[in-house]
Amino acid sequence: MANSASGDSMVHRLVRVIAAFDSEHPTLSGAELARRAALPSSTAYRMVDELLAESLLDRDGQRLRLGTRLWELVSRGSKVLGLREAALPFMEDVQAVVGHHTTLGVIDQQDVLYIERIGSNNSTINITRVAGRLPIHATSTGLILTAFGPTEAQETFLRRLPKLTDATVTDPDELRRMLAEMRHSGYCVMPGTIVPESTGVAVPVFSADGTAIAGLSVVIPRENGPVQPSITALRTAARGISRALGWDGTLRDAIRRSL
Amino acid sequence: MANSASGDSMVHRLVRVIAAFDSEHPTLSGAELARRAALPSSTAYRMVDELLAESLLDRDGQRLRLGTRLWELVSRGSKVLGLREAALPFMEDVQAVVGHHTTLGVIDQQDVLYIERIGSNNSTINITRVAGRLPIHATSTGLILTAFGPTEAQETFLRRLPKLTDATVTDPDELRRMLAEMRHSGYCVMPGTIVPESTGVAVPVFSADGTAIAGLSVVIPRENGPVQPSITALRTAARGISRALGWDGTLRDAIRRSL
DNA sequence: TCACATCTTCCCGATCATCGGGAAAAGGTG
DNA sequence: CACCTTTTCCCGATGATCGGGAAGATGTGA
Repeated sequence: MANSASGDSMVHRLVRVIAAFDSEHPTLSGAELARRAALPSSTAYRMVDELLAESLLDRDGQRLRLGTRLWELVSRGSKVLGLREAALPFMEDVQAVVGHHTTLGVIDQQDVLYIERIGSNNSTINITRVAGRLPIHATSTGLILTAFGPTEAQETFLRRLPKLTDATVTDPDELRRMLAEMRHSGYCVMPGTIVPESTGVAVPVFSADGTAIAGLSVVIPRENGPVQPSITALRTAARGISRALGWDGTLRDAIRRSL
Repeated sequence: MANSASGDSMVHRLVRVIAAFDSEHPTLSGAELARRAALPSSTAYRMVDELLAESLLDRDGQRLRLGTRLWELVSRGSKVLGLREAALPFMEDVQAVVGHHTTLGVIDQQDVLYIERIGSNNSTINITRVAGRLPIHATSTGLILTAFGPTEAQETFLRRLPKLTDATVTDPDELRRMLAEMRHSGYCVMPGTIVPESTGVAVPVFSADGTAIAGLSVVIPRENGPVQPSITALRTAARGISRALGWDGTLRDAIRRSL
C-alpha cells in the first residue's frame, strides 16, 4: 500500500512539495502544504521533518518556506547563475539605451523560461517575469532560439505548430522561410502576439561552444518608430555577453551550426 | 541492507546529488556524480533516471547538469527572487554613486549568504560571490543583521564568538556595545577582516513585517577617504528597497524590535 | 468558559519501492 | 585485440516509507 495508486516516486512527491510554494504562496502551513501537494497529512508532515533536517525547508514559527539553502545549492550548480551574471551589465546597457524592458530567456521543454528581466518602471506592458514561462511560438526569444538551435528542434517545432490555435503564422513552409531569414539577419522582430500594443525584438546569445544558449530581447511599444536602434543595441550587448561566456566565433559560424 | 550504514535518508542522498554540481563542476558524467555524491554507481544511475524523469536534471549527451526546471521551481518559491528584484534597481543606484561593489546578503545558519552583487569591473578586491557564503562575524553585513536581528540570535552569536580565532574583537561586552552602537547609528563600518585593503559598510533592509531581512553593503578601498557618502547612499537605497517590500516603519521601530 | 473545528504530532504494522552486488553490454584507448 | 572505464540491466532481500488513526495542541465563536 505504501504507494497508494499512481506511479509517484519519492522524487515526484518532492517536486510536488517544492512546487507547492510559489510567489503567491511563499509560505505554507503543514496542512496547506499537504493539500497543495495532494499528500496525506501524516505523509506530508513526515516529509516536512526530513526536509527541515536538510534545511531544504525553513520553518518560521508555524509557517514553512523554501529554504535559502535550497536556493543556494541550486544556484551554485545551475547554469542560470553564470548566464545571469555575465548578462546583467550588458542588459543594463540595453535598458539604458532603449529604455524598455530587457529580458533574458532560455528554452526549456517547449517554453521560453525567462531568467532575468530589468527595466520594470515606465516601460510598456510586459507579462514576462523572472522564472516565468511563455510558449516558444509566442515570443521573439523563442523564435530566434529555434532559428539558431539544432535542426531537429526546428523540425519538432514546425511539426507541433499546426496544433497551436493562436499562432500568427501556421504554415510550416512560411515559417521555415522566416527562420532562415532570422538566421541570416541575426534577429527576430515580432509584433505582439501576446500584448497587441507591443513588439518583441530578440537576438541570440552564444556560449563558449557556439550553441545559442539564450535569447536577449526588448519589448517596445508598437508605435515606437523604427526598431533598428533596438536591434543594434541588442546585437552589441549579445556579442558582449557571448564574449564574456567565452565565445569567439562569428554569426556565420553560428548559422552553419544550425543548418 | 537497503540503507547501508549511516542515517542517510532519501532526501539527504538527494542533497548530495544536487550539491555534487557546483560552479567548478557544472556538468558531470554518471560515474563522476556517483563518486562526488558517494553513492554506489548502480544507485546513482537509478537516481539519475528518476531525476531526469522529473526534469530536475538535464542530460546533454552523456553529461548531466542541474535542470533549469529545478532552478525555476526553487526561484518561484524562494524569497530570494523577490528580494533580488526589489533590490536590484536600488543597488544600481548605489553602485553608480559609490562606484564599488554593492552586495545584498541574508543570514543563513551561521553565515552570510550573498544573493546579489553588482559592480564587478574596476572595484576593489571582493571575494563575495552570488550564492557564496562568509562567516557572520567576518562581514559588515553579518554584523548589522545581527544587531537588528532577534535578541536570542545576538546572544547565540556572542556565545559562539570566543571560539573563533580570527575575530577582530572577541570580548563579548565590547561587542555588545558595538551592536548597540550599530542599532543606534543604523550602519556598520568594518575595516577589512577578510581583505586588509578594503572596508565593508552595511545597512539593514527591512521586510514588510519589520524584520531585518537582508543587509545591503559596499566594499570600498580603505584609503578612500570618508565613508559618509557610502553610508548615505546605502541608507537611501535600503529605505527604497524596504519600501518596495512594503515596509513603512522607522528606524526607531526597528531598534525596538531587536531589544 | 465550553464546545467544536482544525492543525499538528506521534505511533505502528504492512508493504513494496529501494538498495546495491554483480554481470554484461557499450565505449574508449593504446 | 586486450584492457579499462562507463553505463545499463537484473534481481532477491530488506527495512524505510506509507498512511490510517488516535491523541494532543491550538484557535474560534458563542
